[in-house]
Amino acid sequence: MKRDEAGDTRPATAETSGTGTLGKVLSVLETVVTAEAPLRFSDILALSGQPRGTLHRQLSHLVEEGLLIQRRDLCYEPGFRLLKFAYRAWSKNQFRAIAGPHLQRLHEETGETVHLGVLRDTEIIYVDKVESRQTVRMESQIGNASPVYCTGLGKAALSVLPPERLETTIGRLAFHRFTANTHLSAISLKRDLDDVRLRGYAFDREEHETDIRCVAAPIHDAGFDFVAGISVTGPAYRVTMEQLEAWAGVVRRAAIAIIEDVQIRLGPGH
Amino acid sequence: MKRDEAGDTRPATAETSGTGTLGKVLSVLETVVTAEAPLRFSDILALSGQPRGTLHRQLSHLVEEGLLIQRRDLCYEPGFRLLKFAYRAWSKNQFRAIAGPHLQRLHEETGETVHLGVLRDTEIIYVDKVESRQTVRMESQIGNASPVYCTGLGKAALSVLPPERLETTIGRLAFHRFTANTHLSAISLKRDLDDVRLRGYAFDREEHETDIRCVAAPIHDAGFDFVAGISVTGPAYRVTMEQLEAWAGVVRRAAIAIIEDVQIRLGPGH
DNA sequence: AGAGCTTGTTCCAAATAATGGAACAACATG
DNA sequence: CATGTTGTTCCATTATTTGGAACAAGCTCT
Repeated sequence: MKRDEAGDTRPATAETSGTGTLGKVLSVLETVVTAEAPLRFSDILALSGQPRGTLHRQLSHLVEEGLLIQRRDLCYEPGFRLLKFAYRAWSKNQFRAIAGPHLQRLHEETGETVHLGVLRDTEIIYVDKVESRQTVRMESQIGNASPVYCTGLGKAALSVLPPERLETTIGRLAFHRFTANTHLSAISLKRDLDDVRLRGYAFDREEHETDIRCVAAPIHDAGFDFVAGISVTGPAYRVTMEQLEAWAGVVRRAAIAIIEDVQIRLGPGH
Repeated sequence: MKRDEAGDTRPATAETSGTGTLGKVLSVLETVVTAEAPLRFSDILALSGQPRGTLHRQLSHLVEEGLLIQRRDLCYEPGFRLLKFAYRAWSKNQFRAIAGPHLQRLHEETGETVHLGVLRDTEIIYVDKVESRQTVRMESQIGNASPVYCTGLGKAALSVLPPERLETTIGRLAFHRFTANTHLSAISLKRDLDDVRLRGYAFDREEHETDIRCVAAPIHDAGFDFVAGISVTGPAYRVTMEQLEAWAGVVRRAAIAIIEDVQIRLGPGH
């Protein structure tokens, strides 16, 4: 089996790759879906590092299943079946439904945008949002994924991970400078996380986007299998660090309220 | 290989199932995702008809890949990674972006809700929506899938399919009565489609939901590989059949405008 | 509590599908 | 028209999936 040379720091100890064929195909799908522009066969070939024949079959299968579309100019695009899957995933999600009223309340208390995000691998996936101007639609970031190391939600989530899982997660991070304040090393990030753990809430000091600050608190189930977060975000000119400090309490209380609500409504262990 | 007894009217001529392992796994994923309530292992076992060992591994892989989540009570739920895929699929979609202004204009002309939907297998997947009250969020149906045979968009899309593909599509339909007006047979549906083809637009005469009517027109690329539709929908008390007739022209013109716009912006063949 | 039932998990030889190199075809490009 | 690039097909080899059966963990009912 071929191994990616770049960024693969995993121990070489008999990693069966876990999910077999599915994992490989999803990796191809993710490549196409997360690409900035539609990709041609050769582009994907270069990015995936798979042999031509193999990749060709994988793409054919993905197209046949509706997860990708092949346009007439041979470019591959995400397929509409992905929307169907997500619609169900979102509209029936109980966690989101339970958290909803708490987001709303937090928005009313602060007047700024409130986010609900879930930790998945090394990213935070935005699951819900309440914001002032009701121009919100699906662009609203729902489904958008941001790195854990430069977002309030991400750091809040990391702060409650069991040590071992935290290590493996941080080990997989590929640090990338988004702003002057972005953490660029595991050491720097871990120092920040120590503070977060003590306080119970995390800040984003313009680490992902300039002029955007946020304060976030972690949400988790009993076994820390499920880790998420809630945050209040605003523009730096309006939201000072003092303001964020002042909101930290309500954010944290909202997070705790959600944890309790989930336990009551979905039974112990959640 | 086992075959579903119910609703499987496909010819038994050497169907290699096409997408191999991926198809089987996605079929399991779809079962879980489209279920009304979270399913336990045995529920899925019964629905999928796969052997225990096989299904167990498939589910493990899906969970490991983040497409499913297994809760503490052993129920399976759609995973949040699905949201990430869809976010990209939606936000980068060029067809949607091109059609957007036309939907907006159609909404301004009619004052009622406008939908954009894409044909995928035997379903219409809603891709965009413009409606009066700006309470729209992701609940807005984006990603929702409805059967082709009882929606205006579905019938509009079917009406432009090449005869052969129309036959296979209709052959796969499992008719289900949603209202008193729902088509329940291929014959009845085909008769309707003949009318649609003559007029160039389709009606939904409360065939999917009581008190909901709609008029829709087809959109397609040069080779009919990509088939979609645009529609105006409203409550029966406000939107009479005469009103729909009156709007048919603008709807059809909007559809044609989108077809032209796509050809210009994405090049010939689209 | 214990017997009997259901439900979830693990194991492994056999069957099957994925792999990947190489040859082929279709397009561009100079 | 020659040449490089890009997309597609083929097939023996290899690895993964398959699925039966045995095992373990929960329930339920007397």
